[in-house]
Amino acid sequence: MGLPVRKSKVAPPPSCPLTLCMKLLGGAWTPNVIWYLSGGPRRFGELRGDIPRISARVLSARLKELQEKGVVERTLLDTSPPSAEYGLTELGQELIPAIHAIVRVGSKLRDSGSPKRAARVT
Amino acid sequence: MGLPVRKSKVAPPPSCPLTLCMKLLGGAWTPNVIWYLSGGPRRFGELRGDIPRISARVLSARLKELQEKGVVERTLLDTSPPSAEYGLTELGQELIPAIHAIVRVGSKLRDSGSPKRAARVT
DNA sequence: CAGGATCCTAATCGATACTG
DNA sequence: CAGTATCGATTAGGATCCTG
Repeated sequence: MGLPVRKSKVAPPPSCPLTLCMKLLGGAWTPNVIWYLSGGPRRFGELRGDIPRISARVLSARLKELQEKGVVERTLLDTSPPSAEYGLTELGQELIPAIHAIVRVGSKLRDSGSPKRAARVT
Repeated sequence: MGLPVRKSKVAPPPSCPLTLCMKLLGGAWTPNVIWYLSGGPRRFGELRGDIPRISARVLSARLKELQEKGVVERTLLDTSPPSAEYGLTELGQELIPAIHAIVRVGSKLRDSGSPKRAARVT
């Protein structure tokens, strides 16, 4: 027989919140969408301009998800032609620190590690 | 013609770090793996016990990715039978605050949306 | 025990229409 | 302008089997 299996020194993660949040942030472009909404409400087309390579389908899907999670709210504008504005809810604002934390460590990831396969710069 | 397209109030995100880091954390189970490693070095089998539903293939793949990114280091133990221990590098430690930030906001997210397929509680 | 090799399925994304 | 619908290509992930 081999080594004894040690008991983990950390408590199990609150994996439901963790998984829940990662499911939210994990979708393609989601962090970017939230990033841009953090500057104030934006319309659909504006977001498409902010994130050039996103497809309408995905942007639409992400915004809908975020609404369902209560992170984003949609306001229909009474203009002609009608348009809609998306903004972060108070709950949504709380995601910002997490995104900043991710960006912060992300910027350190770049310089280290094995640069065997050059990371594609976006 | 419709509304004028406003200029974004936020600068473009450092999208390379953001994308880079999300690619890292986005993989299934990755945050959990890092969570458990944050308690100190763990062996392969121990991690499998920590995260019961993970498959060996995925755990292996994640650990390899994390090594390549310089976040995890592998130490071969001179035991019989030989086993290996994985631990966070200093760089890896820096991911922990981000994960905590994610967990924190995750616990506030309401588990809403379509409960068509019940979110499996882990 | 630690992990690689295969096969397969389900989810996801992009591109391209098309509607109100 | 603000989306929705459909399709095809890609891919991540699970299961299983196999080796050192």
